[in-house]
Amino acid sequence: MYDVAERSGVSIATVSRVYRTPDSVRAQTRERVLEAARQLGYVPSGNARGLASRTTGVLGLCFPDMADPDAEADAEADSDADDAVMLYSDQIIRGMERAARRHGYALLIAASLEGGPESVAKVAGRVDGFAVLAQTVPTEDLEVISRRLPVVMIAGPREIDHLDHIVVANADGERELARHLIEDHGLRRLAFVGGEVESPDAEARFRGFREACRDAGLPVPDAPDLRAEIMTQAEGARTAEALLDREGERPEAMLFANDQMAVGALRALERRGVRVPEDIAVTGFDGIPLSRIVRPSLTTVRQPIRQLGEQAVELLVQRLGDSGREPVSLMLPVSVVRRASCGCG
Amino acid sequence: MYDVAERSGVSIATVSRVYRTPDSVRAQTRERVLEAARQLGYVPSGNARGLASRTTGVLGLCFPDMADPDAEADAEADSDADDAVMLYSDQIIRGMERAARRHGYALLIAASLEGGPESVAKVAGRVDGFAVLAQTVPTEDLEVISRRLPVVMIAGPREIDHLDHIVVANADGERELARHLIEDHGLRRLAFVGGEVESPDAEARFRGFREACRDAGLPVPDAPDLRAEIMTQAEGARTAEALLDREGERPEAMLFANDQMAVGALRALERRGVRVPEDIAVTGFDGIPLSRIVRPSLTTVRQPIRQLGEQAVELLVQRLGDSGREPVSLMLPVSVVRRASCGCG
DNA sequence: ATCTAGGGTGAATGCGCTTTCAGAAGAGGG
DNA sequence: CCCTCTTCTGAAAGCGCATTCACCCTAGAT
Repeated sequence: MYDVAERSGVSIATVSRVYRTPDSVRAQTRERVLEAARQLGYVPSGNARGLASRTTGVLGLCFPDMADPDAEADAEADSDADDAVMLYSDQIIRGMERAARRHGYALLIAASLEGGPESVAKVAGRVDGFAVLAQTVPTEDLEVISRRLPVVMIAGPREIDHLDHIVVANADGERELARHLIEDHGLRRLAFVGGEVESPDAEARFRGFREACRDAGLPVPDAPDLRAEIMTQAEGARTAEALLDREGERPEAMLFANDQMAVGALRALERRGVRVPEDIAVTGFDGIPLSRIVRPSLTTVRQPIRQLGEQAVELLVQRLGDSGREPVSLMLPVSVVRRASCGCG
Repeated sequence: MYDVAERSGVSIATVSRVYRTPDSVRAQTRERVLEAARQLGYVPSGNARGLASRTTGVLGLCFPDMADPDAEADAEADSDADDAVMLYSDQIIRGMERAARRHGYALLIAASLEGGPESVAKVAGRVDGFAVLAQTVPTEDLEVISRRLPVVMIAGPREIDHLDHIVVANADGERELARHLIEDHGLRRLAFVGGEVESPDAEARFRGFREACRDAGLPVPDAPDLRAEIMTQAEGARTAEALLDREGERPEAMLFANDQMAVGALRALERRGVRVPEDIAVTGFDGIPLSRIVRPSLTTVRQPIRQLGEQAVELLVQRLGDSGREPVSLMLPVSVVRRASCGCG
């Protein structure tokens, strides 16, 4: 910059103005400066600019390091599709990028876990605000960082209550799904397969299930009929068989806390010669690509993942504009996707 | 940082050392500093650090702003799949992110075109090096920027020869594909539908086609039988019909410069009652998800898009380590995917 | 007890830019 | 021709950190 100033015979202040407020510099001078910059191959230092202006024009995203479970399962189911299938984080990235672009921000993405707290601080120090996927960053780190810049938490429980927070309507979705099975298909004996107790998503879905039971006047269970530990296809298969083998009447429907398990269940039921949906209805949750492809196609609840990312950016931008705003907790609506596995296909 | 230093009774130099070279500070002192940092909610400024150390630990990617044509077409064909399908840029991002993470870098992504040269400079000023997708950034801007930091060009022609450059083996792929049709299926009358003259990819594919003709002793065309202007499904359908309606013998195979057009052709041929592959073989190029789903499934050439991103990062990292290295031009291998539309399914 | 290392720490400088705050240069008006 | 009002430009003070260099202190050596 000093070189550019010297070469064009002005001061560095003027060079700065040429880039920041072009109109405040006489056209002639401006041209001289730009020409010099071109000749010298001048690239303004974002760091210096950021330092001086205390703003970066960048938003960040921290997402989990681990390969997404969805991905593994999809690849396993159809390795050809590996490259074609969007992961949860891919969709969030896409949503955030779109929204960030609209607001003139760039997006800095970093998977965490790897570098420990260092990597979080790394992005935190370089952005005006950022979003974290649940369970990506230790709560205590977030606690510290969020005192300094806007942070929005995506999905998961609201661990820090002064943070903006976005979730999808897990309970609403599952309730609506169960209601559909009960009212529209006339099913009465529903079994719910949950996830780990620590999974707030799975728990919220179970809550929705209970609400639907209560609304329909059916017995309201205290806990899921079964729990899977890791919500995979294998666990789905295992729990499905366990339900079949249980004493008493066979359930008319199995509701799984996510699509992975439901798909696993579908396969297990096929092996056992149990027809879906004739003998039993099966549902999932998430709306992963695989849910469309399996036979029978899976009735599920679709999450608006991309919107999650877009909303995150909106919240960040809002808060950057008004840091006094009350922290909000957004709940995004989901939609039941009726397919073959409940008898709608 | 000054606050942290004061609170923990040390100088800012020591605070800095705590973060940069923890071992050079006595454990006791270090703990004091970290505790103070925690209490104060200290977040090191990436900007200041970058300024002082002249390095950011961030790599960048500039990609086109426009919605990817693939995406539109897919959405059009199956709107349900909209969220599930990865775009070209999504895959590049994924590849780069993975590789960047391995090397300890974060990734800054920004769609260009929108902000004009400003947005390019924005990322350029904030990263240690970056990749651009072809036709994203004006050559002259690249010329200037690449004098200051490593830039690698992904796909497209090599406009600046001192830049690292990565392409896929378009010609090889198409040659192999044509060879397959000729040798394995015994086809002789092949028609090639190209794209715009300015599309280096389409041109390279045509070159491969010519090579296969030459190798097989068939007549070698000077130009594609037809050219599409925008390589869409609609154009694919149009050109397919034009080929059918042409004087003389009907071709035994139609090779399209990309999958989009081939899919359009498939539909047009079906409407015309021409059976694929019995009456005519059809092939595409790219390996987009849609190519698997259409009936008959499309024989095509798959590009290793994710590797494109990974390799870009590798090249950047290499160059950051040794700025004197000769510029390289990498060509990534592609693979022919034999499906139903050529008679292999 | 004196000297010598050497680890641990502090003072000071600069990274490249933004941003007041003034001052200089034109443009009119009296 | 002098004075005031704009418009444009320059000087200088940081922004928050890394880093050199010098210094101090404590151990071990003599």
